[in-house]
Amino acid sequence: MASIPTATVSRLVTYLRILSQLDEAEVTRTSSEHLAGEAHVSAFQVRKDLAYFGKFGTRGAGYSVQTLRQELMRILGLTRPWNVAIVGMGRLGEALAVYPNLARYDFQLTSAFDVDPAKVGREVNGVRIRHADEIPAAVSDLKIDIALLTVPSEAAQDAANALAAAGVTGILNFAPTVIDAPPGAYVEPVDFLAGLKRLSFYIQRSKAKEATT
Amino acid sequence: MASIPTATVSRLVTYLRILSQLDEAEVTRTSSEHLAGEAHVSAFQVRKDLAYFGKFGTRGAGYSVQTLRQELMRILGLTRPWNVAIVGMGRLGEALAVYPNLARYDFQLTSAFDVDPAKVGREVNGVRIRHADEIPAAVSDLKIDIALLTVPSEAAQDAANALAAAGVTGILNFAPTVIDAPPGAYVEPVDFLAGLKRLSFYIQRSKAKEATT
DNA sequence: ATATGTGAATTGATTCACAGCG
DNA sequence: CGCTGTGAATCAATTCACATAT
Repeated sequence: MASIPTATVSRLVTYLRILSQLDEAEVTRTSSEHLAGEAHVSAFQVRKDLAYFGKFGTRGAGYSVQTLRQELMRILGLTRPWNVAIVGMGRLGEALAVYPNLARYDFQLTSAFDVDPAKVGREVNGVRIRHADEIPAAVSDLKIDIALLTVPSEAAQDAANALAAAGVTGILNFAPTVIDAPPGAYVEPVDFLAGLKRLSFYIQRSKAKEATT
Repeated sequence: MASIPTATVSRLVTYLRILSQLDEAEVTRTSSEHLAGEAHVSAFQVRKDLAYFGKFGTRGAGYSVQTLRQELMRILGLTRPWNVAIVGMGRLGEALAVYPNLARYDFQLTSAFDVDPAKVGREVNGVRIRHADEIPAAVSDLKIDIALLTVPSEAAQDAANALAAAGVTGILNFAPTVIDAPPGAYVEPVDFLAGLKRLSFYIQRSKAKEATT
C-alpha cells in the first residue's frame, strides 16, 4: 500500500473543514479549484491528495460536497467516536476539558488524570479527575483510544509510556519536548512555543533583510 | 540568500531546547550525534541544518554547548525580547496569559484584547484587557510584535488583518481555520484539532491493517 | 465544454560519503 | 584519529500537461 505523505494527511483535514463549512452553507457541489483556493494550495495538490485514496469526483462536474465530506471522514477515521482522556489537569488540561469542539467531532472526553491529590476527585465537565495511578485500569475499562498529554515536559515520556502500555494508541503531546512514540502508539506534537520561536525567526529575518536594502 | 526549509527552522528550535537542557545540566560540549539522538533525526540532518547558517563546531571535538546555544538563539531571533499580545480572552487566551514559559523565553505579554464588554477592564497576569477597537492605537504604542490569536474561527481573518494593519508582524493562529497571511505579517498555525484528526487517521489505518493480516 | 485523474517532469529535501581541519 | 562541514546522489513531494470521462 502506498505510503501517504504526512503533509497530505494534514491537508485532508483542512479539506474536510472546508467541506463542512460548505455543507453548513448548503452548497452542494465544489471543485478542486475552489478547495485549493480555500486551503491555500494548488488544485493539482488537492487532486493528487485525493488520488491516494480513490476517485471521488465526476469529470466535468467536480465533487459533491456531501459525498466528498463523507469520504474524507471515513478516510480520517472520523465516522466513529473516539474515547479521549486528558492527562495533566493544569490550566491547559482544564481549558481542553471544556473545549466544545472536541465533542462536536466525536472525540468523547471520558476521563481525566492528575498526580496532584488536591485535584483528584474534583469534576470537570462531568468527568471525575482520577489519580494517574489509575491509568492502567481506567484506560482498559473505558477503552480510551487517545490521550491529550498536558503534563510538564519532564513527566511527558513516562506518562506516554504508561498510557501506551495501558492500551492508548494515540497521544497528542502538548509538552514542549520531543517524546519517543512508545510501541503501539502514535504521537502528534502540539507545540505552540515552537511555533512562536519559528515566528521569531521569520520576523527577525525579514527585518534583517529590510536593513540591508 | 539560500532559502531555509521550514522543517529546518522547526528542528533548530528543537536543537535549541536540547542545548538549553544540556546547559542546565552543566554539560559543556556535545556532538551532532548526540543532538541527533535527542531530536530524533539523523546526525547528517543536524549538520546540514546548521550549515545553512555557518560553522559552529570544531572538527574532531564537536560543539560547545554554550556557543551553539547562543548562536541558535541569535539565528532564531531570541536574543531580544518580543512584545506579545493575546487577542481573544476566552479560556485558551487566559491559559496562555498565565503560561510561565512565555516570559522565560523573553516573550513579554504586554497587552490583551477582547470584544466582550464584560471582559474589558479586567486584569490577567498584570495586564489589563482592552477592547479590540483599541488594537490600532495599542499595537503602535506598545510596539507589539506578535499576537496570539485565540478568537473564534469566523473572526480570525478580520482580526489578523486588523493586527497586521496596526503593525503586528507575527501571528500565532490558534483558530481551527486557515487564514491568509496579511501583507507584512507571518502566520503560524497551532491547530490541535487538526493534530487530533491526524491521530485518528493513523490509528484507524493501523487498525485496518491489523484486521487484514 | 469542463474539470477530474494520473503518468512524467521538476523541484526540493534528505541521505550519504568523504574531504578537511583540529 | 575523530567529528565537522559539504558537494554529489538518492529519495520524496509537488507541479505540470494532458488524456479521459461526463
